[in-house]
Amino acid sequence: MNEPGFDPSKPKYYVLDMFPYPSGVGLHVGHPLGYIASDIVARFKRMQGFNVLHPMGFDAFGLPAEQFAIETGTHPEITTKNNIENMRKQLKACALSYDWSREISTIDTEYYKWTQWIFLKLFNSYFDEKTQKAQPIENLIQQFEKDPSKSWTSLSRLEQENILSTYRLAYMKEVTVNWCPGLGTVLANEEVTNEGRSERGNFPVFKRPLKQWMLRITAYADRLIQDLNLVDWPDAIKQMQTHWIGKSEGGSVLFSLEKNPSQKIEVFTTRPDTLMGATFLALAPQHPLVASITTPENKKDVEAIAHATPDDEKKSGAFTGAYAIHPVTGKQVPIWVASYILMDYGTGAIMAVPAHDQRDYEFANQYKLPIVQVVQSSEKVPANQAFEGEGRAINSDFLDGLKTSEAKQKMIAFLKEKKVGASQIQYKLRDWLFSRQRYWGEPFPILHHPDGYPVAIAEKELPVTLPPLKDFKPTASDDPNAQPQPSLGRAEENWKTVKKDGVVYQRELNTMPNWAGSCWYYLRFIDPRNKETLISASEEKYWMGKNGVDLYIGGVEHAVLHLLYARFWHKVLFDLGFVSTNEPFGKLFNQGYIQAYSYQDERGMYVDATKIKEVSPGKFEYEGKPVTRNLGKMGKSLKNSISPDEVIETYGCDTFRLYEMYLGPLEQSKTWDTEAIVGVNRFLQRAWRNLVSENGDALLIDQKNSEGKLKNLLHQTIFDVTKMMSDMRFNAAIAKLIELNNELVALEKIPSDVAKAFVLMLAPFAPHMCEEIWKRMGHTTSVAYAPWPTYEEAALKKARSKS
RNA sequence: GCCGCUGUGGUGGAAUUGGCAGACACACUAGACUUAGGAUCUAGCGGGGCAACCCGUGGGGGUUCAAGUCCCUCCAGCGGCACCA
Repeated sequence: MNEPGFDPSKPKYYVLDMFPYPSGVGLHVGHPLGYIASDIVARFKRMQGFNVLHPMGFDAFGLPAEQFAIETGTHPEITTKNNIENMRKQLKACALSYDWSREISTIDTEYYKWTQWIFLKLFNSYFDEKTQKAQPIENLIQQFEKDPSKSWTSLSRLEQENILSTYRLAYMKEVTVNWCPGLGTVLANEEVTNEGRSERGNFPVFKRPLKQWMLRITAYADRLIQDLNLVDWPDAIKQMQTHWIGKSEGGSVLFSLEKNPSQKIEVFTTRPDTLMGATFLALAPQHPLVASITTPENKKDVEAIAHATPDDEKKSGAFTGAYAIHPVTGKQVPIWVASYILMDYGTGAIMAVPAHDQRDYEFANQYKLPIVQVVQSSEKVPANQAFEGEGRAINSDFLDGLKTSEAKQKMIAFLKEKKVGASQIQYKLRDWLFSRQRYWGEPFPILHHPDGYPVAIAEKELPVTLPPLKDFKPTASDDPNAQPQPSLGRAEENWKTVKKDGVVYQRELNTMPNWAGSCWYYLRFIDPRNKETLISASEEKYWMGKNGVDLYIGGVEHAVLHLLYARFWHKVLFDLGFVSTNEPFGKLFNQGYIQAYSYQDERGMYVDATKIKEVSPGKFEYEGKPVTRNLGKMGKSLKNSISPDEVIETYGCDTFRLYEMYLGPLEQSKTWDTEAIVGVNRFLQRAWRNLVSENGDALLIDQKNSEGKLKNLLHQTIFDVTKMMSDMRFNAAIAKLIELNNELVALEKIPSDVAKAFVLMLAPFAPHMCEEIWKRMGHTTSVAYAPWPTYEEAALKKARSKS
């Protein structure tokens, strides 16, 4: 709280960009779009009298940085340092008013010390169902010790730890993971594309069971949905997160096996009211019961289903030969294995109600299984379709005549009473797979006891520094069955083993994913050099305030990744009392992308986009040969990348900033068109010539324009621009300023109040030029902290009545 | 398939409370200044018509004194999810 212009009596405003990962190729003109926008907001808010926190840093651990290092054959320590330096230079050239004294990088030991510290908090906490909050794990241990039925103290340490690992927010478990042999590491669900490939590098990803570190984000599923109501975020993002978490309410039902009634199959359903229409059970091919219940004569068919490729469009299935007992009717229900049942949702088993579920319907038709209608529809149901809507129960014994919602409740109550079911909430969200087998990440602050349980490293022993490794490359292969080999396995023996009290511990060799550092960096910016704590309580309270980060600007690609992870960590820190807000980012704004045309010749090779001639509308040529045009991302490989350096070199940073904002609405994607830059450049030159004479003096009449049309126009413009700035409609605001300037062109000399207001309004967009004019107008303090102009209601009314 | 967003001149876009559609800019056209112009300035620039005027915001329908804006429906484009029981 000691930067220039800081005044404790003023309100705070925290405006933050999603910090970049320092890629090797440097910035293209698309990258600074959001940074320019946030800078304009920061400058606007400063002029409006806020204490503004506007920091920048670098997300330098993780796959992108490591892949770049591998490609160039240089150690990531060197490449990331160079890339950061280059990127910082490029950002500074854009006149972004960051407080560089707060710069942080996720790879600094002083930073990732605290990332590890938070991990320890996760490891040493559990989610208390009663309070719906994270609590220290000691509380749970105390409960266990007091509970005689647990006979806690008689358990071995390993047994205790195995129980605790089912509670800890960070825990190890053998789970089906996304294994990417091409990258030599496992990946989170969020990092795998629909096509089953890695988001980074587009390598194939395979499912296989592996013991990995997990974070219990599912414990927070409900709060992560509920608290979206508290934040001012785009609906699209809120909806994406809600869908990703995927809450469904329904019930669980237990079916006993006919041959062995003590053994049960549990299913989850959102429609317990249709239980009477369940004509068969369907299990996922990987369901643990499949092998044991399948009769010898059906074994072959069932195994064939297990080996069917999961992306087979057609449904396939096989009868296991076994039957379950319907919990209400007591009738036989055949048990099938079906390719369309997913093992990792619900229990991996369903009750199939073909009359009222389209998938079950198709499956039943295919294998000639009975279809029993139990819900009457008031509308006509198309032939060959299941009726999935609501109606009145029929053929359902005690449910007959009830509306769907009532029937659901009654059936749940019945199941509960008979102890064969209960109401249940199911989520699509899975726990977060948190370990990677790569080198370039935060080491875990964890040791492994020879007895086979993990032990946390003491806080005062942090950080666990990343050991220097000459051969940092991952052990990649094409073999989906290759054993993962963490890069840290190649560290020196005296790093890998730790002797303590006569016990030889093995260090955890996995590293954290690149999301770890970005989960909490917005907190560290508030107190970046604190050696004692993560963040001082008073600084946190001041800068986070009520809304947390007041404005967070970044791309939409982080909707279910960074933005979900960071909210989760924040809530844990909130529960444990380290932060004072429930949500980290009060307002989120997604800027669009800047797109560019790329051109390919007849062989499909990309050609230099700057050397294209349009020979006729829609026909393009490169060196006399026809080429095809495509609109998309900018990139070096597409030969259409334009660097901000070259634009700034030619036109200056003011023009560059103004142009990026004038291109169109900030949230929309737009096409870069170098030709059109001259427009805003002309505007700035005209503005300069209007306000500054050839000998360098400000061209002003030293008096106010107290009467007339110009005054009304001025106040109307101030009103409009102020509103547009607040709504971040910068393109429209610039247009208003151009309009005002065009009016001023006709005047010999500009009244001082008009000139002053004009320069002040333009200053957030074109800080260099405005600072210069401001000085020539005789001001000795910076325009950056001058008060934003105000409008007079009277002049505004006059202007409105006239128009 | 489901959910969401978008659709306005040759181009980017403005019109954020239902109130003069096309602000502002690019491109283009004509002219001025000029040895020259890819500099600057002036004028024009949705379509039709000599004109008054008429038509016009993806298509069709509706509500309203008044619709780019609200409602219904269809079409196109973009984004997300996709056997989630």
